[in-house]
Amino acid sequence: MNYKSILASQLASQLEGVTEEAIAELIEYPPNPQMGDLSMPCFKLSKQLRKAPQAIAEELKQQWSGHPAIQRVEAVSGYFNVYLNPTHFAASVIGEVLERKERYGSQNIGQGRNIVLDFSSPNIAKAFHIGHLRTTMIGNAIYKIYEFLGYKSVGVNHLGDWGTQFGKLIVAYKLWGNKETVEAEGIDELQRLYVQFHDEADNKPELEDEARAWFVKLEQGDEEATRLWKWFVEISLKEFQKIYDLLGVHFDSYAGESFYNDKMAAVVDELKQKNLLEEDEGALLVRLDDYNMPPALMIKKDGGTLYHTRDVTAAIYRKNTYDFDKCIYVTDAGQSLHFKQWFKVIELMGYTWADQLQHVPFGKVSLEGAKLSTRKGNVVRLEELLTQSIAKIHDIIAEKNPNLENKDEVARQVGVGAIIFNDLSNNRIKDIVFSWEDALNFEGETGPYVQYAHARACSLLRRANGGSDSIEFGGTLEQLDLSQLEDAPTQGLLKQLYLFKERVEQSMHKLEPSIISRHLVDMAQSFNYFYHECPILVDDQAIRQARLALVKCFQITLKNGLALIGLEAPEKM
RNA sequence: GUUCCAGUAGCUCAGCUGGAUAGAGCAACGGCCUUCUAAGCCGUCGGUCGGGGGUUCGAAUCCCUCCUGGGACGCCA
Repeated sequence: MNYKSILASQLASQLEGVTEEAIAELIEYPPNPQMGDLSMPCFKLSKQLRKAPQAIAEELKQQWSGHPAIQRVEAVSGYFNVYLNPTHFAASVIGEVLERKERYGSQNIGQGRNIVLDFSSPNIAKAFHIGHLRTTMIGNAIYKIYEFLGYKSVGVNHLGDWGTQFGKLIVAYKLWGNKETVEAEGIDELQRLYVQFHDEADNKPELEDEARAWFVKLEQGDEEATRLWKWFVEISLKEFQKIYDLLGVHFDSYAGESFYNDKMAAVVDELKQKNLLEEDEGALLVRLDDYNMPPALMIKKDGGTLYHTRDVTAAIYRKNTYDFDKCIYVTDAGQSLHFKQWFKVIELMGYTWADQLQHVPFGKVSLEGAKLSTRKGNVVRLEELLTQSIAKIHDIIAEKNPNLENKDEVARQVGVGAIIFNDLSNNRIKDIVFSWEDALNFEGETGPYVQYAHARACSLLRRANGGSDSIEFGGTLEQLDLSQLEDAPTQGLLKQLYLFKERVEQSMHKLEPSIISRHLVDMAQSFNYFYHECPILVDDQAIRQARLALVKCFQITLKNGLALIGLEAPEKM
């Protein structure tokens, strides 16, 4: 049931020359319940109707013919305020949630169209640190939100698996490394070798030449170079996979930079054919002066390709492979210009789908003021953060709920959830200064707070089911006496459940998972208030069943929302 | 220098396609467990919405300008 549409269509019939769509645009949710559940400010209509806003609101009220969903209407200083029929509202929300269950809040906006999402994309042979968390979790949330709204998401992990650093790594490994240590210590050892290379190369510049030579060998398909490179990739992926499993993140493709090696020449030819390339100081570039941007460098003076080349190639490949409706890149905001540039190149190449490419930027993560730097050891490894978070949750469980079964499982769900939620609770564009204290603070607007509300709801449902493990709700809408749900705390909770659908849609349009995170907090707050004010497991069966139904609806909706941002919903904690 | 982004309570942030008294959380202080999980709830304290102009019936929100902080700006990604 969409109350905005109901109101808009009713008002459109009362207002001459004003369309239903125009009215729907005006309708808003008043800041507090005393002003009603829906409201239409009449100020903008004032000019067109050549009447004072107060008069318009008053006339609307006088001519109001009534609607079963609406209890009463008021005209207050230019606002037309609408008070919904609380029982009707409860029936509508509870009916829809109970019917749609894990699909509540979903819609078929996408109609099966494809969305390609490029996110996470860590570099091979480098530690997965907290700087990678944002792209990974924002990308994952957007992936799930699109799926929920009827699209087919394709998650692409565009691995940093190519480049001159592999020449260095091969040299370092052959000089100082050995198979056993790399097998045992994985990325840590590879990173150590890489750092050692740079230290030694300061005194022995010939090492750089060797590294270049090895990278050329790799590019030419040399057997040994390829074997080592593949091994480094494999070792790294194994470690990344452990983190992805912990975070619950899945990719449909791991086609990284190396995947496009043999595909770029054709694109460069195409650029030449379309007369877009210009030579400058030995390099080939696309001039973008007309668009107020610096040129996009496509070929270095040594003939090598650049990331513009690779991104353009990858976009064309993806369009051909997935026929995407949109291709979204989740990277830090520092790369905004780069994306603007090569999106323009795609457009200049004549591809009409250039406007389907979209960069989703996010703010940078720094460490107590200092910039994250692998070389300086100024990083927090994600695995360590997750481990510490889980350990702290373990302590809290030992203190608050020592008899909980499968503590390990719950500690993992809540510990990981806390980190993810924290990462997704602010607007993505905001910069984040990482601090252990903030990251491991689980009070207030946090993942554990939301999960705790879910566990409480589950507890009520279990008790209602005679203390079994079932959190099902047996009743049907027809059996419920919904007039029991008219009080303010209850209506407040219903309203939050109703808004969930709009919030999900909004988060897709703005590519902003934090809209969902914040709404989950709102829902949990409303639930806690309701829980405190309205005893649920009472003797009066009419009240008990009606409230239990609402608890079930809250549990379903909250779980759906948590899933969208990548959090699990433990039933006990 | 050019350009992009941010600036809201002591701290971290919502609100920004203009609407009714600017909202949360943290911190501080004070209450609430003989009743459904106190990882919770309620209350108090706290704001020239960076400054100044402008548009408007109405501006935290839109425009201009200045200040502060950060990023990007041809051969890394």
